[in-house]
Amino acid sequence: MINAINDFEIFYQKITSTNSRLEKESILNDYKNNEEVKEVLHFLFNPFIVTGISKKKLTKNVTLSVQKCTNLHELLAYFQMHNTGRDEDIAVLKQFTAELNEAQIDLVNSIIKKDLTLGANEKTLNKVFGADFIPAFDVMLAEKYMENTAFVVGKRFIITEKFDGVRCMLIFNDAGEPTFFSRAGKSFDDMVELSEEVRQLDPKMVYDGELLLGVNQPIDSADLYRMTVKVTNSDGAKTGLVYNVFDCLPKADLLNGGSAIPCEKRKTDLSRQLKNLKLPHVKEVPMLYIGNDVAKIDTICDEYTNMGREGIMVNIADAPYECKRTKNLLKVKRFNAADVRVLDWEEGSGANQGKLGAVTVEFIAPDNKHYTCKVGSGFEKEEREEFFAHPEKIVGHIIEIGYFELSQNQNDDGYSLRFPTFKCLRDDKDEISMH
DNA sequence: ACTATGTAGTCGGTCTTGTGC
DNA sequence: GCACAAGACCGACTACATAGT
Repeated sequence: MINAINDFEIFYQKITSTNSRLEKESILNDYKNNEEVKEVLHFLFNPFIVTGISKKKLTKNVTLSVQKCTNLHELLAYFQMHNTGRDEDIAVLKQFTAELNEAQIDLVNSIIKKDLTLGANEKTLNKVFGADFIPAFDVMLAEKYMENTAFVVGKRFIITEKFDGVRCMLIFNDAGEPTFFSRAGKSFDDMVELSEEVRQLDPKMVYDGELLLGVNQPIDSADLYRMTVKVTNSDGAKTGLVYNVFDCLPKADLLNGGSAIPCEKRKTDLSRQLKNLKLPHVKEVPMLYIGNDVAKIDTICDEYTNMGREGIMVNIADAPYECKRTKNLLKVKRFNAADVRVLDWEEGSGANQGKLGAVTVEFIAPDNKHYTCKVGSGFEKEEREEFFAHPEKIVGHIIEIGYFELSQNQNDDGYSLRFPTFKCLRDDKDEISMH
């Protein structure tokens, strides 16, 4: 029973003993034929395996059960069958680890929590063990325009609206049956109107776009996003969704990792096809501008931001479809800044253990009332260490933060902030404000 | 020697679902 | 019925090793 754990423990010590990525690859290569270690790695990094156990569940006191798993393999199998986080399942885990030493308990718990860090991930594992070791699903993602303005100069580009919805890729199987996939590769099922309508599309192509709830009257982009996620992330029949398609490419190309067909041709062909079909729930994301006048980027972005839209996308016209984050696709959104007061702080986890994780801040909303939210992104390592050692250097102080927009949830009429990030201390100020 | 790119690992809000009281 | 935890969706960000020039 202990053998597989010992084996994995030795592997874990080896892989975490170096920071070199090349060395990690070579260590993984040594384990190419070790099916027991590979089984654990597959369990850890396959996103389709969830266990229902994370941080808090493990702190629960449960009465131990009868022994259900006598080895690691059985334990992993158990949690693939029972993944809803019942007390009974916690008990099975605690029973299993009862006889292990402390280091092994931590290791097994981290495996079940799926938060073990190796400095190697799905990408490196697939590089060493083969592309289908961990199921991967990669779509084209955008870099930020503001950090790459020079990249666009002199190039022909296409501007489209950035939709604040849920990313969705449509793929037909060999029998011509459509499946809608999320950005993470999970399928959206029961797409009532859409799965019928898309049968009129070309099953040899895959379509890439954004799901948004269809609404009759204009609605605030943040509200529309929430309403959309409500539908896409719920079980059961999904109705009222509009598929806003911005790209398409041959399925064969996607399976090969991308398409050399230039963006402008892909979009033009797509536009022609959708205009002919006139499907009520499948719509083209229109091209707002084609050319090389970079001044258009700011003016069109402002125009759409002022209409309450999320922003715009800049597509390099002759660029291929790439299944990764790329400068050939750039997003332009306007962020806001605020001066807020730090009320409290908390320790981080993982690499941030013994460092600052996040601060709770107070901000002033348009109704002139004060609300709080947490800010945990944007700190440098040194800042996390400094503020952890000396919380008084940030608690009570004014900090400047960035945020995308005010947000509201369905349970109360308060406000929070979407995508809050730390910018800097503002000890020159003593008042909170939004600007 | 320097920059760009790729990979890994933190952090946020809001929603649904399953569990247990 | 309610509160809580986990797991989705949207991301934001920094750190570091290595590839590229």
